[in-house]
Amino acid sequence: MTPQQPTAALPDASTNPVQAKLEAPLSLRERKKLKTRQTIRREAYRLFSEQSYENTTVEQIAAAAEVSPSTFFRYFATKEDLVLSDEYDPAVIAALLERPTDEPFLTSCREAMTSLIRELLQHEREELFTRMRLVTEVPALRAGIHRSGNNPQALFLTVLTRRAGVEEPTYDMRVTSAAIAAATAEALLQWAAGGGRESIADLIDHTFALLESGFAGV
Amino acid sequence: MTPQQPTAALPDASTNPVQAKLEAPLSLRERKKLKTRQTIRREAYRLFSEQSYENTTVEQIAAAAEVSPSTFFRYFATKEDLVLSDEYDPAVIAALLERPTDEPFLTSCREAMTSLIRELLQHEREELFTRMRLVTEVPALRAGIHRSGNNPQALFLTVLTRRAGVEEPTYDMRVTSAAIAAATAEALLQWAAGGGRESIADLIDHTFALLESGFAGV
DNA sequence: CCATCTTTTGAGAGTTACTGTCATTTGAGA
DNA sequence: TCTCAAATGACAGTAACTCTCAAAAGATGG
Repeated sequence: MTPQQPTAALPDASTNPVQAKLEAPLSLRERKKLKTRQTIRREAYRLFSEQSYENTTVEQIAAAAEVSPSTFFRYFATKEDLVLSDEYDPAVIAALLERPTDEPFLTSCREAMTSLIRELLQHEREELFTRMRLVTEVPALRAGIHRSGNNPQALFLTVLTRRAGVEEPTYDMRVTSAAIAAATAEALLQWAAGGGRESIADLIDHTFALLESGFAGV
Repeated sequence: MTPQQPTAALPDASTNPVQAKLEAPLSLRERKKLKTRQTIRREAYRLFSEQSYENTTVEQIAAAAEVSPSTFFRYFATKEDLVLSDEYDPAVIAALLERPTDEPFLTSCREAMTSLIRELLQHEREELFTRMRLVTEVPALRAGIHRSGNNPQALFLTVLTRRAGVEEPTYDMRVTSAAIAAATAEALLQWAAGGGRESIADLIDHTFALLESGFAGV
């Protein structure tokens, strides 16, 4: 179900930019941690596909990954985090901050998101798809999008605030972030619901066009 | 903390339209159920204000309301539901369906929400405020907005679908509902965060103006 | 290579939200 | 007053977390 083979636990660093950044001088300790984290995730997804998310206990996942339940919770704060947490926030923030400051924020988001996701799809298409499908199908996860360490609204809000060069976000910034986050999530869900056949870039373009138009036509 | 006195457990039906609708021919059984539900909520909020949400167990709430824990869960599916569930969905749907079909959906929502909330504030201001403050302050609740039986996105989506006279909602409808729900939630949170001093109608007007403009200026 | 320090891990006990079952109680209706 | 259906309580059980502490393993300096 996941792309990795058991014997190739670590994705190839030379072809994966996200991984590459984290790899430079990595101590043994840190390599092991990374590996443990990936093993836990991989085993979890395998069990999910065999028995469903709800019917898989943390204890089973820990056993399959050959760690103690204590250790599981050191790597993932909650069971939901297995699916909902990712490591893309820094990349998203960087991409957003590279856009010109005078550009409308919606445009910045559209451009940053489409190019990032396009790149991501080349290396982690299967995993992203599996995740998003889980999210669409498991109610608990669907609701949990908004929780989860990396809450997309908070992410957009961070960038908006920094771009404006202010300390505290304004109300308009909060509303904007909330709406964009909700719309983006919807785009990803739609992509997964459609079996990954639709172009996600087109989907995002379309979604942001809808936001820009003030929801014209609906 | 809550507006009701212990001796006036039931809000006055003659002045409260929402209550009035539910009151016409109410059997003893149904009256008791309503009363139990209100007692549980009232005692829960009292304990929350004394000990915080997290430090209050369902067992304590049940004891304070003089029901068994089993009964608690028959009235509220989860502890979160104590705060996040409400009974306004039918009223919101009705108000939305009364708007002209050719009106932009955003306009319909703005009008329906402002008038409904204005009315609601007259009778349940304190309770609404307490709730929204809890939601802003308790992370678990804040995330839970999107879960909870009455999910605002689903509500808007229902109306949109029915208005269009189709069976299945389109993607644009889903995005629109998601964005409106997120923005509306943000308005309510802002209202509570501001101590209830800002006019919530103004807040909602402002929020929808932002949506209509395609987030101009941010 | 060894000794020491720090980080990571596992074991285990405890809490709490929630589920399911079954017998008892209580209001509804004839 | 009798009968039926709905509501309740008691109880046992599950699983996701949390906390604490001692053992294991990597880092570091000699």
